[in-house]
Amino acid sequence: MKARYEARARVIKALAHPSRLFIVDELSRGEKCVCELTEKIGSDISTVSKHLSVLKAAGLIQDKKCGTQIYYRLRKPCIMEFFACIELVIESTAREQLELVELEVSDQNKVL
Amino acid sequence: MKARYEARARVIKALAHPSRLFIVDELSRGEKCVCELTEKIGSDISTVSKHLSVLKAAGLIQDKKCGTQIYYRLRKPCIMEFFACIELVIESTAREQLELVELEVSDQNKVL
DNA sequence: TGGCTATTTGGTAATATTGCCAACTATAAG
DNA sequence: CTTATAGTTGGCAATATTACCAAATAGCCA
Repeated sequence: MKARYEARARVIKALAHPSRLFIVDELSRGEKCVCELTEKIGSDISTVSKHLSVLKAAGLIQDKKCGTQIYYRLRKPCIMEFFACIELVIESTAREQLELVELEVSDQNKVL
Repeated sequence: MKARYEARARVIKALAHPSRLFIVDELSRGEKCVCELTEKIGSDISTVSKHLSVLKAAGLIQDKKCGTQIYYRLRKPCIMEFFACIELVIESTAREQLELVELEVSDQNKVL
């Protein structure tokens, strides 16, 4: 049973980086080569290449050689549905924090 | 735009650990206190407490004090749907690896 | 109050991740 | 063959994560 959580963690860890999330988002709209992604991300090409290899090792993307270029694409587009839930978490957390701040302010007003 | 990917990465990073995935799975079946989770996980209670604080900071879980115990629960159960897709990625990757190995074996048989 | 249980926090050593540079491989074109 | 382009790999320093122990905090009960 523990092995299952480790396997899941490996895949999720591969997603847990802003550049890699950007890559996944880009690939969800069609395949792209390393140079295209590198230009959009703005990091060194070797950095982008390593991010791609992390995603590939996790089974999230696959590549296809085309002459001198290598095109990557998403292997399971269902990943994208997940981001809607992540956004929900982010939004509701932000809303809650706001309420906490507002509560503090109104408490302070009572004291004054 | 970059900030959005960073925010997503923070939440996903909070999920990217076997023990924390286990915790999320447990909490999906109802709230649990730290001691219950600690017993199931088998790590030091301080370790479990820190995992819980990571999940809480990410907005994934929330706590409720009940006497001397603290009960945690999932804030957005939609997270669970995501794991089905992760399992799909894991399974299809495993299947692909198997095919690769089988291919290698049959190639070797041709050579012999 | 003092002790008991549940939990968090601080400190720290081991380990993992990240990003860049430089060097390397592979393919295409002249 | 030489050069240029696309991409990967090795190495390394900076940074982050992890897990444990020890100490602190909080609520309950005698």
